[in-house]
Amino acid sequence: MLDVAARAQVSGATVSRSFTRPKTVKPQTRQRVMQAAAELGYIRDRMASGLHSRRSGTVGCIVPTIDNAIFSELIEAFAQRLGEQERTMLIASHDYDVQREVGIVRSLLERRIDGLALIGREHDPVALEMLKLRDIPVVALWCTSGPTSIPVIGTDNRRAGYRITKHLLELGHRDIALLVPDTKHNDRAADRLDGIREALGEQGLTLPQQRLLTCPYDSLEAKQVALTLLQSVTPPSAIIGCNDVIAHGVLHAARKLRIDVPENLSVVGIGDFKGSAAMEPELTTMRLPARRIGRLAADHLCRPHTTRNVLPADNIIESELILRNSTARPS
Amino acid sequence: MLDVAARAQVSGATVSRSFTRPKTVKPQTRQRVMQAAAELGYIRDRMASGLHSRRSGTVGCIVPTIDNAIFSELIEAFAQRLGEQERTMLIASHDYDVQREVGIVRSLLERRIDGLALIGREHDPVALEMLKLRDIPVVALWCTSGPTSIPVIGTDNRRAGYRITKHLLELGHRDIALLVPDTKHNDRAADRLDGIREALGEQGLTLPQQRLLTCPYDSLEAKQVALTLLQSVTPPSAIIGCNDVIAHGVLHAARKLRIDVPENLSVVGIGDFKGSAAMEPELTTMRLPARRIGRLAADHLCRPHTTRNVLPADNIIESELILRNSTARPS
DNA sequence: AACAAAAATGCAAACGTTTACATTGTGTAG
DNA sequence: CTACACAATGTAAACGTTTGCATTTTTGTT
Repeated sequence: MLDVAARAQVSGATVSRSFTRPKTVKPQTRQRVMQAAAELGYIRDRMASGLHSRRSGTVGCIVPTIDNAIFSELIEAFAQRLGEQERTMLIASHDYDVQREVGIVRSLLERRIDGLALIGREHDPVALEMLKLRDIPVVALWCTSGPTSIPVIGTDNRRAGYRITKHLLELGHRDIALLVPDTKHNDRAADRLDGIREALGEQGLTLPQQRLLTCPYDSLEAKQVALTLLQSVTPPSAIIGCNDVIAHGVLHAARKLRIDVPENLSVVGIGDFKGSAAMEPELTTMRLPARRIGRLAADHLCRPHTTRNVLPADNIIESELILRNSTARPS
Repeated sequence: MLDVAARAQVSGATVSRSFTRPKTVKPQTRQRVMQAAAELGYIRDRMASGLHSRRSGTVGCIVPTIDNAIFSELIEAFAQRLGEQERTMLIASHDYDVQREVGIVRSLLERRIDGLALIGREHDPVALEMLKLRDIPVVALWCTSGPTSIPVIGTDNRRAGYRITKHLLELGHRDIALLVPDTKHNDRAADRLDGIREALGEQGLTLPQQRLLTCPYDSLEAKQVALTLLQSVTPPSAIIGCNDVIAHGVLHAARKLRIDVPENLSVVGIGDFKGSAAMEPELTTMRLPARRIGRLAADHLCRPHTTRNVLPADNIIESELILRNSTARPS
């Protein structure tokens, strides 16, 4: 920086200001500084700048997994929006192992993240405490708010589950099976299940044990589970995959058994992931506002400290029923 | 840090050493330091430490896109392995727009990355120069080495293309169509295409214009392209998707047209992404060593500076032909 | 032309570590 | 018991910026 200062015949302070608060330096001077910087190939050192200014220009993001269609759209949108605001994303995944979360938070804190995005509302209290202590803004994504006081930007999973079930019920389905992951540490899945149960309940239906199948977010495993289910003596007339990846597996299973969808089986998912529209039959599903959530989260975490605690009014975004052709009246 | 030092009754230097080079401090003292650190909830500041030590503990990764099955496995493995070595990943994507690469590199350099992983061998020379100037180790992934002198950890795409084509030829296919993305800024796709052409050539076959279809890495668009192709008066007996996402689209198109795969059409992909094994029919494809590449790349970039320029002997990893049931002899 | 107010710049002290180098402690061989 | 090597610790000077405050320059007013 001092080299640049010398070449532009100004002090170091002016160089610094030219980058951090351009309007405080005379245009003509700034121009000279920029010129000198370009000539010397100067790249400012955010570590040094962060050391004094207390902001690293880096924002953390912890997701259960990167290697899965579920969060990739969200992550991409989040990262891109951060980039537009001169920030970069530090990402880490814990593979649904909540234990690892506190270690990850610690490691992110060492890097002095300016903010942190988390998936879901349930998190290790120790981690949350470390963040609060250092006054790092946190936002929980992809869910509605819960007991913890973390601000939330997401969608109502309960309602998504409710609406997709309603769709099936309105078509006349009465025997519906669910493929749902372990809801133990997954509030999103738990909410969806609640919503599904509610819709069922309104029709006086309950969910018998054998209609609630546990299945991880993996299309191959979903296919196996669906295969068994569909080959049982009394297969259901409709299947809800707790997310699209599961629904894809179900569709493949049906195809394998030569069961026509939607004629003899209706299948729905939740998420509207990339690829769901390409399926054959095309998957009817709930579209979740992944990109929107990612962008809003980035904007929120980049906001100046003062307005940090006021959430955008539209922090819970509606999901959308996408009717395609994997559902029909039961035969 | 000084608070910790005071509480442990040592100097700041000893606290620092307890973290950075534990063996240089007496176990008993170290124990005292760690205890004090724990009690105070001390988290060391990597920005400050990096300022003096010149290492940030952060490694960059630039991919064309995050939101796509293609690189997610690689990214996940890379990030995880970095985490095991006390490092974190700074990731950015440019959406196949090579223009943006230099800006991204610049932004990563500001964050003082200790190393950088890039996809493919072709990159903006300006960006490469900035990296070399600052002596940042770079590694090109997913490809074989090319004109630039960047070390490479990857797989032979040409050979992958060659072998999957060979498989089709050995089954007796002579009329093979290709769905390939724009190879302009995609050396991986270009290599695969070369390999495919080579295999074809060995059989005295050439690739007529109308058998080479351009198609982005998107299953929906691939489905459309395949739909047109399969409805033409002379559909091919086999289709190669330049990667699995494309092949998925082709499979869906075939299903839509009630064309039986593999009886009346063989379909293959390259990649063996998540989900390819779940397809119905299960997709025959080349398995690319994504996780292995990710791990090796992380290890390479974490290595001490001295050994930095010697690549692991096995830097080019063989892809593997995965025979499933989307291929058969032509009818 | 003189003066005040505002804008632009410079000075220098932080920011929280790391690491030569200096100093003190500890064990071992003569 | 001394001398010596080596291990453990302390001291203080970096590392490359930012920013409060002081100083200089510019602008606007009368």
